[in-house]
Amino acid sequence: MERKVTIKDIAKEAGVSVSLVSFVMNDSPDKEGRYRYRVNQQTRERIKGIAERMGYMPNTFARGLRGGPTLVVGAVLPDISNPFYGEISRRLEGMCAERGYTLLIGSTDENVENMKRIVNSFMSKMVDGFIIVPCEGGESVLEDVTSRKIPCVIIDRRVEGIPAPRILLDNKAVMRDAVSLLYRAKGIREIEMISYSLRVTSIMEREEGYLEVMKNLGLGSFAKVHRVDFHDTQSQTMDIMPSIIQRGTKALVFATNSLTISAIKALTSLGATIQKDIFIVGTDNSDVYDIFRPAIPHIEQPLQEICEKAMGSLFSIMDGTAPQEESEELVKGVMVFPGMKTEESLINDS
Amino acid sequence: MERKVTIKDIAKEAGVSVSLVSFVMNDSPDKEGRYRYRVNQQTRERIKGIAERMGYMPNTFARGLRGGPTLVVGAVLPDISNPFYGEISRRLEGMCAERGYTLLIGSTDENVENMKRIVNSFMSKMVDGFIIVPCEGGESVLEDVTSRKIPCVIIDRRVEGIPAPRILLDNKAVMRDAVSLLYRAKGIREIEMISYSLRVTSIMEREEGYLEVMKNLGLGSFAKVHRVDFHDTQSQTMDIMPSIIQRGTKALVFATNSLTISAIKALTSLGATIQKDIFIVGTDNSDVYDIFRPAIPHIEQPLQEICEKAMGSLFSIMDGTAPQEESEELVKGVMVFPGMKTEESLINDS
DNA sequence: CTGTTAGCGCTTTCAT
DNA sequence: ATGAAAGCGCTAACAG
Repeated sequence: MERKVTIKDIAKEAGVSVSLVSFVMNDSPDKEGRYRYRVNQQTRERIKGIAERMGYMPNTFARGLRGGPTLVVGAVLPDISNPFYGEISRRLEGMCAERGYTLLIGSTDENVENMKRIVNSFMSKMVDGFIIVPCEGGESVLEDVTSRKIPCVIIDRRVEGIPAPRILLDNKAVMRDAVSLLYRAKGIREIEMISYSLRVTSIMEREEGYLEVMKNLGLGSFAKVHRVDFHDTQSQTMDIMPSIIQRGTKALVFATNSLTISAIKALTSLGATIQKDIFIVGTDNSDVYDIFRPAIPHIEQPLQEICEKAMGSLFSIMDGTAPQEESEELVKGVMVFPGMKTEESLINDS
Repeated sequence: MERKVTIKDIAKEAGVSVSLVSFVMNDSPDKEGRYRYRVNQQTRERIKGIAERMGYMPNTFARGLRGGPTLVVGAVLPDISNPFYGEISRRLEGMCAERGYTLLIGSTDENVENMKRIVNSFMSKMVDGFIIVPCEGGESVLEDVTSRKIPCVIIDRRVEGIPAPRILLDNKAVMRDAVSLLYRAKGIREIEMISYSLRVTSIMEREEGYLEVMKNLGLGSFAKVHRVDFHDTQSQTMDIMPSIIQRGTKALVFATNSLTISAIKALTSLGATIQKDIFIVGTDNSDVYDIFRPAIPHIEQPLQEICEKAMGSLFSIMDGTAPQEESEELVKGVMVFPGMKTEESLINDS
């Protein structure tokens, strides 16, 4: 591979002007075989041949500078090292690759300043669109993006008043299912919840869902939500656990998978036997749920569906098929009983 | 925040020329406080202030077009959804952010074609440097990168003859430690290994390490390496497990964490009691090791150290402090006994 | 159908 | 110490 070949080299080689080459190169035979630019069929072929032979690769920067599409989309997530978001990234990356796009990933660590920094950095790289999991207080950053007319889809957390589609999990239903399972299957009433102090809608809705269902089941007096700090999950979970046990709590539900895992660690290290001394229903996805014995029932997020819907919307907006406007789509969590076929088998099993 | 602010806007605001602004913006107080460009100290401050206030972000494309640094580094990893590489990405991203760089991440899925596609895509985006976990058969892709004089650091897998530093785990030692632990602590001789058919050095060295230590301990006749396919880990692990159990195997060691986890799933679903019917020592890092009861001793990779060394080398090469040449650095795995203080306590415990 | 040309935002040489 | 101006490669009016 030699030095870079530009559109100019091709033009010279073909004895035509650069614009003609540019036309040919950009011209996707837009549906129904119609070309946007009228170029002589022969010239077109000839230029394409030469470009091919010379190994022409359009320069991303020149394109980007002109304001053209960069074929890059940015994903702004809380934390790529969290397997949950790792899964999401991977799927988004795959869907992007299928269409020739590259995915840029940034981790906010639930911090608005980081979010702002990342979004700015991505915008200065002219990403064609964004997939964003907004963090607490991230409204202004989202406004910034949409006011610049940059295509954007929000996932995982509801932020209203932003002209962007959002794909969310039906979080209330998640907790409703978790609590109902414990109550119906085991008759447990002393069900408490461990959550984050983080005020993002996914968390808040899960808390609300928990409180609602507890009340509806007539267990309002047992309801209690414990909140721990996002950056100190393990040790704070450990701290609150003894009092939870002492109070005679019989079951726990959780706002996220990381909390579930921290709680499992805390409980086992305190010598409590899970699904006996204390029942738990896990939230989201984790290897741990399958491996732990007895396996831990949990409510998974339909990641593939979320990613497909999000990227689908984003691509539609980017190619002008859909308008950039506020909309909301809820997807349902799925109750999973690892290694079992039905809820009944779980109930009889443990 | 308004529309994009350019160098021009700042120039107008400050009542100076664009060149002056450019000088100020690019001018790092090159070692010993000397500035490359002579700009009035006051003007400099003033311009910096204005740029700051207006939220100026240099346009990557204009820079890239000129051939300047793009402040982007590309990480080419096997799979971002694997928590192990997720952790690595996160750290790399953090280290990049500290210096104003952005990290581009691509997942090869252990496929050379993907690797080639990603590397090409990153090169056409003019990344300033690469961190690469090469996949099987990826030598030519690495050559392509280094022959273009693009700074590059290889991690996790040894590829010789490429003018790039590599940071590797001492894989043989990992297996040596794992096997020795089983033999010394429990007197177990029937130790087998589950590995991948993937022929990358990390895997191969772990197999070699296992075979060597088995031989050295006089257990050569018990040594057996099972290989499963990377893309079908869980089911193939499940397939081979019954025969492993039947043969009277007393302990298992693994080439990676994903294999360890698959094996744990397989064993428990077959009703075997881990650390009783079959002992295992885990490889790499995972939440599962801490949570499983009894906790699973394992050998962690010093991820922080690996990432620091890799990014350190890369930045040195990028800023010209270090030459781009072949070198190798080995880092040591760390044996971890979750929830216990010493190896002794493990031995007495289980 | 094809060519000319004006930038996109930035760096950098050469004047002043 | 500062400014003017020439491009980097490409796209898209606008003219033929």
